[in-house]
Amino acid sequence: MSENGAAVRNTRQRSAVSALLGEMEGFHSAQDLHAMLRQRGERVGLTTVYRTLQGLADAGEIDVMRPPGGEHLYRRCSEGHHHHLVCRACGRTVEVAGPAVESWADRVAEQHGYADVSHTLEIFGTCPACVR
Amino acid sequence: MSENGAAVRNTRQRSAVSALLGEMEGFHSAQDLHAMLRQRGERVGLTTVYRTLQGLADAGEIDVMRPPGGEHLYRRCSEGHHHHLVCRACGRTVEVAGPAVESWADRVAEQHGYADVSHTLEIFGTCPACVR
DNA sequence: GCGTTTTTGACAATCATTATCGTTGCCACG
DNA sequence: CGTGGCAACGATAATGATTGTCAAAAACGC
Repeated sequence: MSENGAAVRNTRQRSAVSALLGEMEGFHSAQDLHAMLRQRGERVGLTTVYRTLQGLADAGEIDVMRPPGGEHLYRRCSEGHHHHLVCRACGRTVEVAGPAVESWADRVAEQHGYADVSHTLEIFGTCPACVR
Repeated sequence: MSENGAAVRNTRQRSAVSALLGEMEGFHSAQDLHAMLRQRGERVGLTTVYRTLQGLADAGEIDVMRPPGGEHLYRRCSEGHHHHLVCRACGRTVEVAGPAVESWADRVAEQHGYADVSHTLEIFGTCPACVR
């Protein structure tokens, strides 16, 4: 029996995924990460990669982005809340913080009586290198 | 020869989809809309519904939202740029405008040299009726 | 070490969206 | 008014990422 159900175990696969994310720059899809782990010789199932990523996302350790195109992209981000400026062409990403936006969103939501507020914001553009 | 390549033809199906969206409140998935058209006796293919919605979205006549859950939701919105405050529980939606956010996003993007800027913003919360 | 419980992982299932491709109907021009 | 080109249509198949399943393996507490 026991009382708490939060028994998160420390497994080789979980470490591998987490470590890989630590070294990567930019966003990668679950399938990308799975392929990379395979190349390194890590034996990890695709299912596990998905589960691990979801777990990390729930724990707030990584960010998830759903670009128009279907695939979910994951990335280890600096902690705290922030948003992303993504290049349409090359995918280059810049983290941006917008305290003003945060408070604006909260304020608007509360004005309408909405509670437990969260939001998603992505900015898309063409980066300097790709403009030419 | 010719001047504009916008040879958009005026078809029964396009009108039907557009008209239906005009009467609907809130967001609906492509498959929803297709089912409703069928119920009305309109004979429209699912493929065409998707194509038409994409066309309308490109033309800026409707809004697309990609909620966590996979389905794309479409809605005829008041013209102009705005965002949505969506209830997690019941889906009730409020349109909100945030000029400050718009300009902030543009400014941030330009500071980083990004051109041709757009953005997506959704606010999620629990509406008053669902809080209890 | 031992038993319990979580986690893993191969595979199948799901399901929205997209591609295909022959057919249909709109539109413009003769 | 008739005709031809060309885009739109639509049924079906294909795609492809994500989720469910469940027996086997591994971790943790003792």
